[in-house]
Amino acid sequence: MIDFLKQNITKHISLSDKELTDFCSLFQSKIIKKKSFLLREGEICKFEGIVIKGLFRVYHIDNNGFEQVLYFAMENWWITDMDSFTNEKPSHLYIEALEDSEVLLISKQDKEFAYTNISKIEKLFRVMTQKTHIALQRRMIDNLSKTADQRYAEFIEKYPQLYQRLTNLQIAAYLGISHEFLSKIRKKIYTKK
Amino acid sequence: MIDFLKQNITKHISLSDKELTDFCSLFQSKIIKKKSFLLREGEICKFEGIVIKGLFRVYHIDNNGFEQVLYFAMENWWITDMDSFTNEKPSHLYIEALEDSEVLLISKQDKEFAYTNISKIEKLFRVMTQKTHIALQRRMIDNLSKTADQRYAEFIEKYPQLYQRLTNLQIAAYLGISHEFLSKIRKKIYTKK
DNA sequence: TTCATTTATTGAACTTGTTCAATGTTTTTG
DNA sequence: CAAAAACATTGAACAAGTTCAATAAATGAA
Repeated sequence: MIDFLKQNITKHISLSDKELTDFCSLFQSKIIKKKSFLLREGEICKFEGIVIKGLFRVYHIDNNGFEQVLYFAMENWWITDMDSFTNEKPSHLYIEALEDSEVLLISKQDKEFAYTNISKIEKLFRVMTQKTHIALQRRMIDNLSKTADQRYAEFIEKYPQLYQRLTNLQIAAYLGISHEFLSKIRKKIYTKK
Repeated sequence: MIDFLKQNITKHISLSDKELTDFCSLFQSKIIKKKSFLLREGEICKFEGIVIKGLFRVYHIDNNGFEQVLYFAMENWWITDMDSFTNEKPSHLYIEALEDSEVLLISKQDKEFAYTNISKIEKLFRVMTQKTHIALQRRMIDNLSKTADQRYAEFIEKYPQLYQRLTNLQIAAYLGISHEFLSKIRKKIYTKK
């Protein structure tokens, strides 16, 4: 389980065995049942974590009661509300387990400890944040320039494993369209080809 | 000019005088005339920089020839194509000066030097990248949940200084709508109130 | 200052996506 | 296993946003 975390970290940067072990010892395991929440709107996000098993959706509910999915996180993905966590202010997001899940979490305090006492940890999160930012920039441009049809096709192509584990409702909330319209897109795809 | 950079940095983290001076000495000034480019699609982005004077638009041209603005950058904003710069691969973006401008730039090599030799620089960019990521997450949710009317109103409210220096064409490309539709939104606002 | 170019406005026809309501299908849960 | 709940599909009417074309206004360069 900790090995899982170690493997993930060494994908981003290289650390000595001691650094790696010291850092990983700061994480604690948590089991989350399907349909329960790691975070709800209004709470201050006190953790950052990595998914060991299962699947989460990170979403926002707007004034009209509609849900927008900011991202999904399955095995090997990191989860937090970066805004709430870093600025210690109430979150606008919900983080919900879509399957029975397990995560490894680190508290704000322990992360600060790691920043000051394990020299490479700044680099680790600098690099990881850059990667997620680059991915979000791409998604932003796609959302500005592409039709829902294209975005759906590309979502399936890019995340085939995710696609199988999600309902159309959830995918629609990620693409920013109604689930009825997604249903019509699917019909077009499967009858035309 | 370097003081400008120093001030900007100390807004994010605190550094010793020596660290600050060492780091800032790695930057070089560059003057960019209105309508000329800091970066074009296909080039590898070899710099990261801060705007001292003037205004830039960072945009992408899609397959249909339409421009999407990823962001604008005026005085005190940082500019780069993070994807191209960090991964050293051809950019999909254009960075164009919208006014006669001046920037301070650091090369990839010098930035790497700073990461390894000036201990606080990792933190600086970790913190800065977090902030831009948080801002982009907010924009992503706004784009998914709000109408063009709302997004335009909020853009004006949030960036009044920017609004005055941009054409409606450029604002439309940022909001992800046609400039004709933006014109109709503006009419509605100014006749109704 | 003038001519050319870019920017902004407007209307009409069109496309994309929403909303609502009805119906069928699948999944959960007692 | 049965009933309830959640999910998916479909159609019709509607709203949001685009496209194209024409015209006016503002800006820039000689």
